[in-house]
Amino acid sequence: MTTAPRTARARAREEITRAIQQTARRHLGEVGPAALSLRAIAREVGMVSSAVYRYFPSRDELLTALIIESYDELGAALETADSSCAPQDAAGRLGAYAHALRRWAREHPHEYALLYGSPVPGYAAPPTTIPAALRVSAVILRIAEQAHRAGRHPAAARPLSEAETAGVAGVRSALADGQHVDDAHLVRWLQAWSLLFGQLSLELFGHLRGGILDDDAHWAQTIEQLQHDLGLQ
Amino acid sequence: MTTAPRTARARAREEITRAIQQTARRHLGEVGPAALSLRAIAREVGMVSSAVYRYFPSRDELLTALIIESYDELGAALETADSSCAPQDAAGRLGAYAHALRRWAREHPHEYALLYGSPVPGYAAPPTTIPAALRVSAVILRIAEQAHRAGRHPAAARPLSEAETAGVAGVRSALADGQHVDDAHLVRWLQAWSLLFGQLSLELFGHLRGGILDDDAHWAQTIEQLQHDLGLQ
DNA sequence: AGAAAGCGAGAGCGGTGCTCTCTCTTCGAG
DNA sequence: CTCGAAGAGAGAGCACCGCTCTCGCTTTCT
Repeated sequence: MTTAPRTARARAREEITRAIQQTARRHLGEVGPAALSLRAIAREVGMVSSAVYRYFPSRDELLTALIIESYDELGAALETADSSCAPQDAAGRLGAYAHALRRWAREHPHEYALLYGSPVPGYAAPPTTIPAALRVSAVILRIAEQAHRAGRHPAAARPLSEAETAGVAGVRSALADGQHVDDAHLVRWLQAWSLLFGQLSLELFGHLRGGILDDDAHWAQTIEQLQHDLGLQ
Repeated sequence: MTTAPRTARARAREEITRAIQQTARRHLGEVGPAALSLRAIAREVGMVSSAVYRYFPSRDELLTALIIESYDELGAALETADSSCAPQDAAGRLGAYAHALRRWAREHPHEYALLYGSPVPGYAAPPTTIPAALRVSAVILRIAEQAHRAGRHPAAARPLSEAETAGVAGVRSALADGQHVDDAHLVRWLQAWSLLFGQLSLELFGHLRGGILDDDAHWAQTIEQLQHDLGLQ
């Protein structure tokens, strides 16, 4: 684990790579993923466009780096929010999660769109992004685990079909070691998660405009509803 | 209301406009909105790119036409599904709505992404698209109205905050004339709608991959849960 | 010290949206 | 019926894009 690069060249490479990614990140936040131009980034960093290819083999690779960075940033924000609550306060933690999620998304709409909006045209997210993406869902899974451990169970969870019981195995195996959440409850938590992202996307992408006049109130209302549906208060 | 165009020129214009839009629609389905190329469309229609500008003043205008067309197609699919159920069968109608929505989205992923994914870069959907977009939500609102009329009310709907009561006015006013749904119930229906779009987007955009192994079962499970939460069965 | 690898610049390819000009056709009013 | 206006297509061109390739120069490794 050599933290300091050996040669001057390696040191320069790290620095320039960072500069490119940093500039790219700024552009991403300003113009969005689809309009992100490698040439414009190169121009700002102060080199010719072809030189950038020494650092990122393609625009998509650069995009991948930005995706991972964004996932990590969002994940960190969620973790911070979560850990600011008492571990037993599942309702508070869910609220903090939802609040932090929406806050980050509204502060970084382009990044949110990159992560959870439609995929960019020819781009397929490589497996490298998966761990970073899981960080976001891991936080809410831990809240679900804690709530389950504390005997706080979703109300009116419908019994699962056989296929659904089998299908939810992927999520089940993502639980922390030694943790268990009833499948039917897990599915309700998943639906809560889907609702959060769904409502947030509808809001950010403008589909609630005209219908919902107070997005803050609507979000708070949904959190409150979820806290009850999940049996947290 | 002249259905037949007067002159040969007007007739040709209509026909060519239709041909361009039709080809654009095909391309949209194949390569997605961001990769949609006006030049490629022109090439296939058999004219030079600059000529297309006689018919659509910009690529965005063409995109707008495609958005409206897609909304209309989705709306029609939902209406057809809805009307294939007995009007009193609110649970069946909700199921049909959800089923048709997912079916259409999976058959037209690029169109779905165009409508409900992240907005394309510099593009802002003009107000022209709003009526078409409302067609999609109108269908489920009618189901909510009918359910409410029949005394089928969502279970455990949380009381609304003052702000939320005021904020939901936009949706309230979208109800059909003479119809009424309690605000708190309306919000639950809205959340159901958000959940449907949220879960569908997560599925289509690949965020459930690895976690949910059987998307069909998961969708069916969510529908069943919603039917109960909304008090439909 | 010399070979090898890394790196930046520049030119270039094929693509994009869009504009402008030129020519030809069609239309409608006198 | 004529003639000017308007509509339509083609082509060239502008500024941009992602990406490739070559050519020198520098750093590194052997």
